[in-house]
Amino acid sequence: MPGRRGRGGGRGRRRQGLMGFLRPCLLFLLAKDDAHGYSLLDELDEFGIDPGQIDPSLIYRALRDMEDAGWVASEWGEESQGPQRRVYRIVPEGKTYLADLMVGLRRRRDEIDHLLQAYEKEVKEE
Amino acid sequence: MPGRRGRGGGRGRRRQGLMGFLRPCLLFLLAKDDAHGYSLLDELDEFGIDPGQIDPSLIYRALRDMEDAGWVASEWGEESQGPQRRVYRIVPEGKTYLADLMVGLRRRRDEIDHLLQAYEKEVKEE
DNA sequence: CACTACTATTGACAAAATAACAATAGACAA
DNA sequence: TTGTCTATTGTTATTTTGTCAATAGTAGTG
Repeated sequence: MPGRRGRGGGRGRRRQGLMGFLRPCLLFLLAKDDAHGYSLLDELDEFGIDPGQIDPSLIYRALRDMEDAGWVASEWGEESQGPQRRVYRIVPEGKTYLADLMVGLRRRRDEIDHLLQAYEKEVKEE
Repeated sequence: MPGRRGRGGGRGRRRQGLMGFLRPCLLFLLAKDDAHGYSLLDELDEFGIDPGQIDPSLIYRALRDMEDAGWVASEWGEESQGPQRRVYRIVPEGKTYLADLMVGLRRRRDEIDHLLQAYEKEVKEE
């Protein structure tokens, strides 16, 4: 049997706003500690993103985009067991941007909350 | 001076997850009462979507998509002051789907909440 | 030592979603 | 009869996404 994220087995389940949530998650994880793509993949589990369902290339692309934007930096890590790892770390601009993202997420959460409550109150039990 | 949503003035401010939120909002509003596109545009104000910032065509497309999907139905309304209005109403399948959307939104809100709290706790004041 | 499996990253491409813009059209006021 | 406002539809370009393939090093197995 192949590994947990099999090339053949993992057909994606069309999650709607994934990337808009993935980026803040990655930046948050990097704010806690430097990391490379594959380890981040596993850590995303905490945020309800199943590492087996998501294609790793999404994470690598997100990381490269963030590097282009100047929020993170990377370098080849110390050689360890497997193949070379590109280790990412957050830079000061990234921390500022992360704080901005959190402001946006807070507003988003409040908007969703407003809709949920309006629904419960005005539609659900009619 | 032209109307509040001017063709020339309202250059869009790139809101990230708009459509994923717009659809549930529209369906919720239609669950409360039948309506046509332009009136829905104004009602979106309640959910933090500025009617002046959003291009009306987004709403019409969302409505037509939802009609194709079988969640709403439409017909030409009684003639009133202006041009003909297409009046939308929700159908039973739409109510079911709306309930599903709410389940998804609730999960989304919880995920955002989790990230926000982790950020407050583990990053903000380091 | 050939073979396979696993970790890790990158690249290319097709499909879908989105924003912006243009066109149409009725009604009414000047 | 021209201009303006409400209302809807259609077209197009761009961006965003998801998927798949390619590469590469290392470790374990027989």
